Amino acid sequence: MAAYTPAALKTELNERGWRMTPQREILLTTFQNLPKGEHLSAEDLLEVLREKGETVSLSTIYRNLKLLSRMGILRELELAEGHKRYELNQPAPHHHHHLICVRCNRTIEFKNDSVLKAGAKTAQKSGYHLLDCQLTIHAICPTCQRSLLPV
Amino acid sequence: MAAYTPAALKTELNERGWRMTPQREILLTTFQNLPKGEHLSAEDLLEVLREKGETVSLSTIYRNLKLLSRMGILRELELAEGHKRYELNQPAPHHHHHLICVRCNRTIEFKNDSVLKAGAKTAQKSGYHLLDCQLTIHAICPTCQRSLLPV
DNA sequence: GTCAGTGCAAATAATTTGCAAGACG
DNA sequence: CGTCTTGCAAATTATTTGCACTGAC
Repeated sequence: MAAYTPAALKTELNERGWRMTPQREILLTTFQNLPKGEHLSAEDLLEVLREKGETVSLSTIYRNLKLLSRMGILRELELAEGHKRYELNQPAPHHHHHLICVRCNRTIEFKNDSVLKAGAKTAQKSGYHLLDCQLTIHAICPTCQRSLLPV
Repeated sequence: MAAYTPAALKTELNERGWRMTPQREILLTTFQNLPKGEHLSAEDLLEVLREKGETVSLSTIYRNLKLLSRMGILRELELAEGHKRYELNQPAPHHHHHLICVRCNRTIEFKNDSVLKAGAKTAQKSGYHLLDCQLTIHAICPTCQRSLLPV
């Protein structure tokens, strides 16, 4: 869970026998320049890149979102039903969790260091190498509780 | 997060304008009779039911897995990449979290009451009605760390 | 009796894959 | 220079939906 420069990414890729490519650098910097609290789906990313005048094919986006997540650089979130989203996996002071309304998908980010520590400790105790640790709370927000619609 | 009898499920369904059906009861009891630590996908469930000689159509399974999750009776987990699985949402002493190896998908369940409490408190503080609270840790297991395969 | 719920088959959405061409180390 | 990576188009997979029929309340 550390911040990455393109050079650091290249080093880490090379160590594992992969290559640095312009597409991978674009993805990394795009996530780094994202406003705090924003997370993108594969399609969103395609759109954002198009607006910036860059093009990376959708397959390449999918391939690299998965790769970067498995390296621990991105984290994969399922905030809205059936829509996977990604964000930078940030180190301790910025690390956060999500509280999601299952009806309207309104999402609140919150921090909790003790949860993060509990996660790190659990992974370590079993000899696992930690990549990401996320507490996801599914709930119904005050507004949706008041609505008359069932579920 | 409470244990349900078919009668209690019926009551809760009726309160919200839904109906009890044999299919819904079958799903509930199937999850209740599941060996501890097992979680099923929609397809798995179809298979399990077929073995028991019961039939519920796949669409009905999908519809009700979602309904029961949104009622807080089941919890939806993404343990293996791209495969949603479901298990009974159990009350406090049995409530647990998951540590998952992103390479081989080996999953360890663990308990942590303070995480559960932190989740409940967070939901309450924002006026959300809690349905489920899950800490998911993505990591690489000892065996996969030793393997030579990159990522 | 009415309307929610079901099963079927067809539709949709997200993601993956095969392959030829291009580019990184 | 070998082979990892890309882009494209086609394939696959999971999940959803329309509709006529059935059954719960």
